Amino acid sequence: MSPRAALLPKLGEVFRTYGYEGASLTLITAATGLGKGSLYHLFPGGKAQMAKEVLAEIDQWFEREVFAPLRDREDAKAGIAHMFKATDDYFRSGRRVCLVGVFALGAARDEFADAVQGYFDRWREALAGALRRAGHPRAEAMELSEDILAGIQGALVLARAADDPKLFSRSLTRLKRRAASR
Amino acid sequence: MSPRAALLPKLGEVFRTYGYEGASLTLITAATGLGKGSLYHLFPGGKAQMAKEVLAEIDQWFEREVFAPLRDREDAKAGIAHMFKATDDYFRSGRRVCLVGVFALGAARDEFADAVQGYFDRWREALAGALRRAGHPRAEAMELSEDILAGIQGALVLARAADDPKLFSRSLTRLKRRAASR
DNA sequence: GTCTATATAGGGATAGAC
DNA sequence: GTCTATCCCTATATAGAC
Repeated sequence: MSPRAALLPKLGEVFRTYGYEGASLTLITAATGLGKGSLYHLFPGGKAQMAKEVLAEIDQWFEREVFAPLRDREDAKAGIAHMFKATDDYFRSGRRVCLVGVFALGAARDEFADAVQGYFDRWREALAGALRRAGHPRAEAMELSEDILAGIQGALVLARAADDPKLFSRSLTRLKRRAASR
Repeated sequence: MSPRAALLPKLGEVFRTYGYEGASLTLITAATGLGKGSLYHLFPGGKAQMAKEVLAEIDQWFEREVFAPLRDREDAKAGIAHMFKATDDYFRSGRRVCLVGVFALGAARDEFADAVQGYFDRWREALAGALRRAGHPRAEAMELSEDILAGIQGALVLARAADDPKLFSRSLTRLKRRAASR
């Protein structure tokens, strides 16, 4: 494992918790145990490069654990079930927010527009395809995929607002049910 | 209208756009046309006080335009319809994100926990009551109120991520339909 | 009540020793 | 590859003239 690969999850947690603007190099050095010199040696582009690589790593994780199963599994329903499980794991059952969502809402969205847009877009598209293959009519699969993604993001917002992870679990359960309703 | 009251909406837009950490006094002076001296004269508590008062003003607006109608309208369905209309207006049909949601996701949540928690909580409670009176069974009204709030917040995230306000309008239409389905 | 000037701290980023 | 020291800029906040 390259030193950089070991670093990305720690960087991710800082950006996730404090947002792009709030993630100061001081916080980053504390979280990683590396001095600024080392950080700039590894990421000459500074904070922007760190964020880009974190986003890319998240994208890869979802591509492997979520999007690909949705697209490729013979059994579409199993792919969808796998998505819900992976989503619950990734967001720690509501104790963790979505870094891409945090970036999407803030001013950083524009600087990282491609990554932000691509993440949700490919998720939605893969999900819509699976729903379609699981028996939902085309138009309904499109709508439902939007509802499910929005439901997940919204539940993360509400769970963090209320400081109540269970809210996320409850929402996820109902979304699962809607996905299966056919 | 007090000078302070005229200021709050402008402050709100800065916090909404840049988040609490990202909303620098330089951006705030640009948006308000006031120098730092004037700002500290009006808000001795600095940024934190500005944010608190902005949150309070938003809370008042929703209390008047959304929560009260949900609670008090004789015709519960009319109250719900009014909520959707006011919500669409407030978020400019998806071109504006939710400041409380932005705060909820970030590190500022803890400093403004009461305002953030109260906003969603009272919204959800008022909506659940109206759904109940509109004919939804108690348990279902509770769940549906959570789904609708999460749907709204999530749609705002996705609409901004995709830079496509229509996504918000579509979602809102479907949420309206679910609220009416009984 | 508004401004300019200033104080002090922390921001991101770089240089160079080791 | 990591650190410390340092640069320059912007941050929040204050003081005091007008």
